[in-house]
Amino acid sequence: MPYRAGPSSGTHRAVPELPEVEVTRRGLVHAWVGSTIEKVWTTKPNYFFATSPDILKRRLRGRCTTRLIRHGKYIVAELDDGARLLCHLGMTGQITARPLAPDPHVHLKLSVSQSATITFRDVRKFGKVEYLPPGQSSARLDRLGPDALSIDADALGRSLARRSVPIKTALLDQSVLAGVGNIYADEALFDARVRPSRPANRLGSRTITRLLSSVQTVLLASIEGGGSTVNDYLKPDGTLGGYQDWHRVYGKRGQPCPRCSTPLSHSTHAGRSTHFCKKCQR
DNA sequence: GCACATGTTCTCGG
DNA sequence: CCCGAGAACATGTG
Repeated sequence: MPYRAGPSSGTHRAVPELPEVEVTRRGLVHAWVGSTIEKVWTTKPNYFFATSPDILKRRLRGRCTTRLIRHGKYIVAELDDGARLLCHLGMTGQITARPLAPDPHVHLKLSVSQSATITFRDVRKFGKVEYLPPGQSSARLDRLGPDALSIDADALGRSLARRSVPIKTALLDQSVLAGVGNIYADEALFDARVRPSRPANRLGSRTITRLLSSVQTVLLASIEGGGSTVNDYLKPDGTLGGYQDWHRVYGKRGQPCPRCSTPLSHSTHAGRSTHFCKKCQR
């Protein structure tokens, strides 16, 4: 069935990792930053909200958003009274400034002007929206390590030196570096020719430098390509736009390695599926 | 009808 | 404290 009804039009498909979150953030800046929240609409209280809908409504109305920043997979809206609104997209979260058709998966709407509404949609409700009063810290944010795009190799090396877990597991650990998820971890390890099972604290500094370079190259390339953003209504045949083109190993078990043609291997780390080439990743 | 996919957080052992 | 395994969360897809 090629046709997809309204709500999924122009929304993100793949699980949001750093690039998808960054593309989302950039797409929201124009409508959201500098405008005042006039109306707040939420669904009934449920686990989607780390802060109760009542508090969200009371505290957000009348506030102007001064900055929209990203740390790892979090989008943080800074408000003019010093409060912050923390947004995590979880597995299927989407935030858009475009009008959406009525949809049971929309949980929060912020009217920021007569013409624009910031809409939070999340089918699985693994996403989170949390209100932080002025000056209040967030356990969620405090747990995060440096953002994957800004950490340097020395800092990463110091962090990895304390961990004997497989490097794949360490890359997924948001307290080591924030923003890398399962897909980009596999892609970066492949790019750097590092075997996912290698203990993190056994990587030499040159390898760490190479790996971090691969992580950042892959993330930046994906941001440039629009992340995994797919306009379903433009690609109703299931083609996932630019993102699939960046895939070299993820989801390709058994297929030939793009470098050496050896069939790609598969394993599990931290409960996540891992794809790698056992010949060119050492 | 059941396995699978995913990020985060938690528990239970070793 | 460190680590891994596994579960829970929700639900669409195959």
